[in-house]
This record gives sequence, structure tokens and C-alpha cells, in this order.
Amino acid sequence: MVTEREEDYLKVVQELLDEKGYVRVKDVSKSLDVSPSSVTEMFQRMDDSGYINYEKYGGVTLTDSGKEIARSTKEKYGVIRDFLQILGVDEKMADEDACKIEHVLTPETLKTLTKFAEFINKNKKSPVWLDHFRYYYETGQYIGENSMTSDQCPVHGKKKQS
Amino acid sequence: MVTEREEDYLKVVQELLDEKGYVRVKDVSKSLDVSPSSVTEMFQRMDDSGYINYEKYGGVTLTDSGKEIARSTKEKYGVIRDFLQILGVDEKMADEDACKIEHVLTPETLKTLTKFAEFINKNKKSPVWLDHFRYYYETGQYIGENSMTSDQCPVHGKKKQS
DNA sequence: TTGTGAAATTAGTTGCATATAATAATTATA
DNA sequence: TATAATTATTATATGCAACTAATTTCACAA
Repeated sequence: MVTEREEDYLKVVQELLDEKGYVRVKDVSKSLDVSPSSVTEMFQRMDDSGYINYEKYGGVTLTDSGKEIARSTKEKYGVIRDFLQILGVDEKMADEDACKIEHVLTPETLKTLTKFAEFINKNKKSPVWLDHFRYYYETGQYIGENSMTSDQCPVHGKKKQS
Repeated sequence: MVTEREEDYLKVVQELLDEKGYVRVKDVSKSLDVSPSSVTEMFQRMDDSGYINYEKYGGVTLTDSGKEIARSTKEKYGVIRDFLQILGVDEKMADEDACKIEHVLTPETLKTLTKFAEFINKNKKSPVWLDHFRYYYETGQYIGENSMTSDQCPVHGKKKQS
């Protein structure tokens, strides 16, 4: 079974291949902020496991299974990042969290997040309740009749007419 | 810095203390599905790190810092599990995912999830849009004028009056 | 063609988390 | 209380993932 870290490596290798057409140990080392020797070692392991084709001092390519893992990992990442951003998490944090969570979500939960993002995005304008949530997030107060506890409307500060 | 696994151990130790008042190696071993020797070893490490007070063949208690980690880990877990269940993820999966995610979320994202759950729960009845989302999840179709693409209402299959 | 510098690899180590097998301590029971 | 059964601990080993230091390879310039 593929480890979380192998998923990380496969993801960046695929990204570098897409960007530049080839992959150096140095680049992966930079991307993942690990030493070059760690990259070499991981390459050897992943070659043994059949996720990449690696030859010393040479190039690296992904096997079919490596490609599939890279693809699905990146897809998960995208779903989670989008989802978090919809809820209002800022890009940097959404990114950071998505990189962690991508490895551990059950397919069921992933599907829910996917559907949720679709549900929001298929509408041109973002739904009212989402604005309401953002408002709640900022102020702790509700907008809308259902949930008003005072007769003071938080939107424009005027009395509601009852 | 505390590791993810240490957080797991601290959480179950606290839970067992709450449940039964004391903790056996055996119980932790059972809870986490690891061998007793692994538990002993981890207890030694966590004692060294100052998260628990441990003496051989004797009892285990949490230090203040251990308590704080257990508390905050459990709190995170609760927030995430609730959040996922609100979105419709079933209990078992929500649980499983929460146990993984609890270790890796940024405070920012955690706050967002917390607020979101509050936003939903402070209302007695679940908001309409959430039903709409659940409906979308099941059928792939939208309920509500904003997003209707046909004139067939997905709720009762009758024509909308225009 | 050969020497140099950058890049990559190997060798050796560490820390975390686990396991099995063997041993020791504790608790329960006859 | 002595013995049996349960529980816990040590000793030893494994796998993953990282590191530093030393070495090797490669590509390019002189």
C-alpha cells in the first residue's frame, strides 16, 4: 500500500513533469523541503514498489499505477481546497490543510465534499445562506427571520417590522 | 512537539480515565489495536516528554500538558465529526475521518468548522438549503427557483406554477 | 581531453512506531 | 501460601522517512 509520503512525492513529480517535462532530484528536494539524499532514497523505494521508473543519475517517470495515485491525490486535494475556500477559509490555509487531509479522507466523505462544492458552484451566484454564514462567522449574529433573537436586524440595524 | 500518535494515546488514556478511573496497558492496547509492548514503550516516551506520569506495573495519569493536549484533541475531534455529520456523512465515516483530521487542521480552518456547526445548530430546525443540498447529493438535482433548469419540480414531480 | 563544479548517490545514523518472543511482576485461586 | 493465570516489561528487530558527511557521476568549459 502506498504511504502518505509516497503520495506527496508522486504528486510533485507529476507536477514537475507537467511544468518542465523532466524531473531533477534537486527540484523535488526543493518542493518538498527535504534533502536530496532523502529524495534519492525515496525514489529507490518507489521504484521498487513500482510507482516510478528511476535510474541513477537519470530521469524519473511515473508508472501507470504511479500516475493513477498522483492523479487521484491531486484530485482529492482540489476538492478539499475548493470546499474549504467556499466556507471562507483563506487560500493559504485551505491549501495547507488540503495537503494534509488529501491523504486520509474516506471516499464517502470525499464524495460529500465534492457534491457540496458542485452544489455551490453550479449556481451562478453564491447562495444567500452562505453570505449568512459568513456574516455569522464575522459577527456571531444571524441574518434572517428564522433565527433572529432580537428585533434588531443585524444587516442595517433597523427594527424589523412584525 | 507532540506527535499525532501521542495525541491518539493521550486521548484514549483520558477517555479510559473518565470511564473507569484508571488505565491498564491492556485497555489502551485494545483501544488502539496495538500490542501491549507498544503501549509500554509509548508510555515510557510520553513520560520522558512530560505528557504522562507513568510507573512500571503501576498507574498512568496525565500531566497538565498531557491533559491539555487530550482535551484539545478531543475537542477538535468533536467539531470535525459534528461538522461532517451535518453535511450528511454517516456516523461511522464521520468518526473515522475525524480521528485522522483532528491532528492536522490549522486553527483557522478549525474555527471555520466550529462556526459552521454553530451556525447550523443554533437553529432549532435545520435550514432549508441543507435539505436542498442533501437532495442534490442523492439525486443530482436542485430544488428551488434559483437553480431550476426544467419546469418539473423535483420535490413532488408536479409542474411549477409560473 | 581533461579538470572542475554542480548534482546525485551511498554510507552511516537517528527518531518514531510498531512487532514478536522471552521474562518478570502482579493478581487470583486452590 | 504456593501456584496458576493474567498482565506488563524488556530485548531485539523491522519499516519508514529523514538527516549529515563522504563519495561518485556528469556535463561543460578551458
